[in-house]
Amino acid sequence: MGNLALEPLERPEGMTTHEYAHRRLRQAIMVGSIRPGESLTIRGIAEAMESSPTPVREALRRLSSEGALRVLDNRRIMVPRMTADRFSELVSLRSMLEQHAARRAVPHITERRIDQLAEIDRAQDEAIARKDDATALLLNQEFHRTLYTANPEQVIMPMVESVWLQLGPFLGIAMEHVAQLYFVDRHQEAIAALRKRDEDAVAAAIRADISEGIGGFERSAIENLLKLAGQ
Amino acid sequence: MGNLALEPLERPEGMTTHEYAHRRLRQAIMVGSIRPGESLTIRGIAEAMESSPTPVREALRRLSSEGALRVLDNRRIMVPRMTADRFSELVSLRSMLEQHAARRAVPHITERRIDQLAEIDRAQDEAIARKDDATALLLNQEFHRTLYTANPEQVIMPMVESVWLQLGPFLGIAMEHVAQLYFVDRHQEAIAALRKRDEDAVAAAIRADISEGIGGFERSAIENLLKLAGQ
DNA sequence: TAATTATTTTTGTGATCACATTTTTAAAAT
DNA sequence: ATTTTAAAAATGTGATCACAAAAATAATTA
Repeated sequence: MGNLALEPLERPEGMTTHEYAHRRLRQAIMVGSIRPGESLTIRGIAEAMESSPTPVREALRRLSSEGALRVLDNRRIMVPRMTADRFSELVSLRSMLEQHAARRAVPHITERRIDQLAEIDRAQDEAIARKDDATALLLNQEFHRTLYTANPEQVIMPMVESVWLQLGPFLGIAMEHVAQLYFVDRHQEAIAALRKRDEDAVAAAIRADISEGIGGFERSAIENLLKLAGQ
Repeated sequence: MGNLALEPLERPEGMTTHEYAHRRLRQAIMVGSIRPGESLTIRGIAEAMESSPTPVREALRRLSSEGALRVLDNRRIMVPRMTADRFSELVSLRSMLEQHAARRAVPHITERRIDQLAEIDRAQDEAIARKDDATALLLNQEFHRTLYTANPEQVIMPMVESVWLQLGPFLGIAMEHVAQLYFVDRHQEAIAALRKRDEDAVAAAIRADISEGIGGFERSAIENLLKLAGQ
């Protein structure tokens, strides 16, 4: 029933209701606060964020197009269940997508942007040091996003975000059941490669960052986590 | 105003209005019958398909999340303008995505599905022979889709479709200004590689199919086409 | 007690309306 | 004739309502 736990979120002036609903749901899914399998009701969400069905429905449509939600045959909407196989597909897709995004960004990178990346990485290290997983996760995303959007004609970012969104619920589960997330940092490697404008090295750093990061989960560990989470 | 040319489309029983609107607009964009830059109005579309704003808005939200439409600051909605740079990004992304999708499909391919692929390719050759570009284009898509969806846990297909959708308007322009589309057929090559379960060869065939097909446009040809189309 | 049927409630869907903003058209001024 | 200003029309947005389908609950039967 309408007991949906949605963390509050500041709403910038001028933001439409459906946009706000989209962002808030998106964040909730990304950090895994909506359990996969749990079904969402339009009215429930509308009530939880004090609006009405119309804008909420628009937000849900967008999220389903982004792969974050799945519409069942009976028109119920839910966060997709994770399986070990799907997880493996997502990680492999993420690695390929981001290597490509990184390569296509290299020709457009500026020293100014590399400095920005270094600053984000420093902030992330701080967050890791004080064991603030949530912030570290967010800064990690910002690092990758800042790199890929160096390419002004880039069309890949929405797809990268879609993969992040689909992996989100699993990360949420992992954070619940693992005492401390293990953070890999290949960012320094990436930055060094960027300064040399070495495409291959940049791609290799991104690849390592992903394969040793989220891609580092053993299949058996994944199955255990999913079982623990009642999936 | 409201003089939107939407080809009629059969509506299967049980299909919701927003779903129907989504499919119909999607097809119109895919074949390039909505000019980039032309702005769409919710009421205009609703009127054109004899429904109301609510479901049309949902369809538009989905299409904008799929990259087919762009929402401007003044909240106007339009088909994104194509540029030579964006085109190049899209083609390079398409090549990379589809090679990956093909590779991940190989382990799941069955002889039965390879036969299906051969049949689709045969039908496409027929369509090309009778100079039926529209049908050939559709069958080409079906060939690729049938290959990639052999992988049951595949999560990449929506992204492939998104790229097709974003390239659609350009194909529409090309079909208007070029007497006859030049079709490449590396499908036989792909089929042969599939029978041998040779991942590298399959990926190479897909790569060639794309780079010699839509990727074969010279940059100058693209710029000319876009200029001709008043972009 | 377990299974089946009937009733009630909940839910998704789409049309309509009101409001604010934007765009277009008409009128006036320079 | 060109620019400014004023009025009118069109447009995006979101709340509300009615309806049908689905789910949950209550009542009944085996």
